[in-house]
Amino acid sequence: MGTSRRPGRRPGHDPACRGRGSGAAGLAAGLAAGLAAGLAAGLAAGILRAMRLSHLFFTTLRDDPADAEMPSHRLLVRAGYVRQLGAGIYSLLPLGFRVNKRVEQVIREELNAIGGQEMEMPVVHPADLWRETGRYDAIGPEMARFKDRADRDMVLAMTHEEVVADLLRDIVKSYRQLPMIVYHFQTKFRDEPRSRGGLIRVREFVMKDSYTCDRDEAGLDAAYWAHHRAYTRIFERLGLKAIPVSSDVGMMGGSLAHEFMVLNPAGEDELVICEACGYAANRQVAPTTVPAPAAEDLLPVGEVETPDTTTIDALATFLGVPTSRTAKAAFFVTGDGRFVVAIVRGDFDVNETKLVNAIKAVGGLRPAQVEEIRERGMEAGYGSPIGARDAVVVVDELAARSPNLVAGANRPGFHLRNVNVPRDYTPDMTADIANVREGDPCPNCGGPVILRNGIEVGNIFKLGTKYTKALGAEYLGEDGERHPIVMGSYGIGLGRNVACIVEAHHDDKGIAWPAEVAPYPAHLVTLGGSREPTVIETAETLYGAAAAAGPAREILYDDRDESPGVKLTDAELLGMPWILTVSPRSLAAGGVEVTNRATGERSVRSIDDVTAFLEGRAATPA
RNA sequence: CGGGGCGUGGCGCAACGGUGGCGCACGUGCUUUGGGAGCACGAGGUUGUGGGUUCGAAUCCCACCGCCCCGACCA
Repeated sequence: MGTSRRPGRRPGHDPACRGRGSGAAGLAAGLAAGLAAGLAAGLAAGILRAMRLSHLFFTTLRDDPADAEMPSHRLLVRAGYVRQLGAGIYSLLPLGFRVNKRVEQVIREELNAIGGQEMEMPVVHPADLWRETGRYDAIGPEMARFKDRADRDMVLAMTHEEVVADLLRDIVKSYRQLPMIVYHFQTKFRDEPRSRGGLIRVREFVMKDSYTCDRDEAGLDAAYWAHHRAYTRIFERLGLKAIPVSSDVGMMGGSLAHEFMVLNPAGEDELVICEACGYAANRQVAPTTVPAPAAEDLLPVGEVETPDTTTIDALATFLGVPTSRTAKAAFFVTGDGRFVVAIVRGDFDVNETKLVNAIKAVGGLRPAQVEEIRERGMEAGYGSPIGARDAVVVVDELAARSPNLVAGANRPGFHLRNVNVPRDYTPDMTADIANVREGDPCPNCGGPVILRNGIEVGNIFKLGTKYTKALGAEYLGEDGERHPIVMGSYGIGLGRNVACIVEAHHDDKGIAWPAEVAPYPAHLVTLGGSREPTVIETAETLYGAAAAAGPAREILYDDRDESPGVKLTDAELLGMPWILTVSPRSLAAGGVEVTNRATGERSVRSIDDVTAFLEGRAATPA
């Protein structure tokens, strides 16, 4: 173990530290045993200094790192838990590593409780496996690809459905082997176009991913909801207020999905939430249930000159009509080259996820170019489907039921009044493709919804048979027939959860870990030890008692020769649940000053009381 | 990939055409010890890289690399 207090290098400065995958998952199970062995060796050597701050591989920073904005990022760097190596790539220092392991252990316990079997699958995969399911071509540059020395195409794993399905086709023969749940903690690499927010969105990270394997839909349903319940318990234990929201199944395919979301202004997802009834959904899938306006007589179409009105606001202002009396046209091109015109009412925006799903757009959507629009007989800024050629026309349900709208004339500077569907143009499809707005009616109870940002801390997917069919993972049923295995897939990103825990558990002084995930249960501080030897003796005794009680009871011991201010502020920054202060003052008062980091409550407890806590005989020292 | 910002000791910053400094951190010694102590001495920098302009470049110009923020993107 390194004994330098000084990391002493810039990111990327030391080749020896470069490009390491975590390789951490395999250490998970062995951690406790390893620590125990290390402890024994330490005892034998009479050293026991690994948890002494004087030798801990870390450093605290007085100033916030300039590139950190979120509290979790700032504090985890300042307190010496993590260091950045590159964009979206972080090292976990010993303290951060321990927090990750605590989070991992919570997840492990809850997954084992629903019958999960822990295993480990590789980070490097042959590309051919991904070709079999079609994802080698379907997934873009976010998947890292390379060739091995024999010129074989390889990929870095973004996820492990392919490997699980590949194992299933080898191993599972009979319905008697199902159902089954496997999971692992493993490094994923996703070359995101943009990492951000410290540990919130990174490119390399450890994820817990589990996979359920069932005979049929009913089995999948049971496995899915078992995960739902396990996740609820996991996030509760982690100290996170995670709410399950309905979500898009996206590229994963499948029939049902939930994301567990923690509300945070920096979150990348928008959530539609009803505070009245508890309804919650990702905005990508939340249905629009705004009632259609009253029916009107359909008025004749009339062209009107509308100079410089390329935006809905300008148009509505110019004509003196509410935006809800206008039709907004948005132009897209699908990944496989189809041109799409999407019409929503002027007071709404197009929801691209809904649009993609409605038209089953292959390869997603991109905005169309002005020339492409013109080639189809339309005009950006003054567009409508009237006169459109070679275009898929999709109209939002609400827009279709709103009479006499102002729409583009496909001529610069002109619009058409009283456009009506289907009288004036024929859509290829009518679907809900509009974004829910704040204050719109809740799909469940009708009350007004609010919009909030959220960070996705976990997700659950009903995959169905997409991967098992592609790879031929079948079992022989009771009926003597072959059936594809029915899969589900479930993820939790560890680092992101750690960051979210800090987001939820910190104050202006630093981190305040929930006991369940704290790297150590307590932080022992000595003050005035150089002039009062009993201070050191007492602290050493307490530290020894904790160390002797086993790996789970190890505590941090600040044995540094620092001023009281440094030690106490560091203790608050690091955030162990209990700060134990031994000083001439505390000894005179009868023992050890015990501070609850989260609440700030202090009291003086006897050496015996504190020892009972350190040895695990009491739940708290206070 | 678009827009913006920034690269100077470990961290935070200054110097903006004329021999690179400050605070914190670090080392040694002394003093100090319940809220980021004091004094003294000291170590540490090819100013991201490459090219150009200039008598002279951290500073001006070009290119590249890297990082951050907004957007696009995103199981």
